Amino acid sequence: MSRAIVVPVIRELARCYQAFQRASDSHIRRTGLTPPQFDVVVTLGDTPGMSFKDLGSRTLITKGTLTGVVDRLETRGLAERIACPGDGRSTLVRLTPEGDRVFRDVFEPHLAFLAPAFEEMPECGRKELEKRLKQLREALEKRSDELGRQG
Amino acid sequence: MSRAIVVPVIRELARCYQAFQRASDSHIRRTGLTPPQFDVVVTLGDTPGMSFKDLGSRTLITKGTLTGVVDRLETRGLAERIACPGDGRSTLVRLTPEGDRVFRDVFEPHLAFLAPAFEEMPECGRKELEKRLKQLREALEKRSDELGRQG
DNA sequence: TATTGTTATACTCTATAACTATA
DNA sequence: TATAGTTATAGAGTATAACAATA
Repeated sequence: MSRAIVVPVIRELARCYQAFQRASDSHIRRTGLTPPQFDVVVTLGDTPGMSFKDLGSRTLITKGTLTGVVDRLETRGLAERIACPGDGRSTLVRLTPEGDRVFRDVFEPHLAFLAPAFEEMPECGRKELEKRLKQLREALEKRSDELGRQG
Repeated sequence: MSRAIVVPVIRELARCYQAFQRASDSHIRRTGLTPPQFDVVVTLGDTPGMSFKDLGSRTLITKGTLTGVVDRLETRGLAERIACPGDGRSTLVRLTPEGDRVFRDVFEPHLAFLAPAFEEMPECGRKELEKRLKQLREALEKRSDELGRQG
């Protein structure tokens, strides 16, 4: 009976992630960005930029959608496309100085807002949580691979 | 410096939830349902039905959107609206027998598919993860409340 | 007056597949 | 032939706000 094994953890995982989303949403919206756009800005933050392919695999946004999301960020002057020196097929995306400013203005205060929630847990608890989440993630990724192999 | 406290756990939480989503998605799509529709079906499963208000707060789907999602489930014959006996303003939503069949046909196999990932972790690890996730969620919910109180 | 759900609008995201250009 | 990204299309979700019916 897999139900008793899977459901309690999944429920808490989903509810915890929902709570994180809910606590984050209003902060995110102050930037005028949608959640996918914010996701891209945070993923590009503190990097020299990356290809659409890499950006897509990190954000789980498929390529067709990513074109539109990056278009809108480019329209707002927050991101820019650069030709990839090594491969003419590939395009790099990076934050503009204005995009970097938004990243810094929003991300750190956002973390500071969330911090009290994390400080309620002792450091060893956070380490434990981090370790277990990583363990579960790796196991889940193996399941996805398994599915891919079977069709 | 809140960054060192918040980022590692948030990153693992987000990546773990992404991995869960990715492993779930293809199973979900076999039903022909979108993720929000599946969310509603799972939330209604094994219940006698609930109001739009309750359904919305559990799924984090806002009321205007929920009307449309339930409309589509109703069109497919998976859910139905019932007038609330006690309160004329309220409408209850519940699964039809066909909706219940979809819930049973999809949900249990879905759990069985995910189970091996959870079984890699010892039971005490799952309990620990569950406990820590709940602890973090409750702390995050307090942050949201705090935000609501401040505007 | 406050609450529940619907409607209307405009925008964004999404899946899918055909397409261009490079490799 | 395969890969990276764009374009096109149709459908779905989203925020927001105005609305009707009921409490």
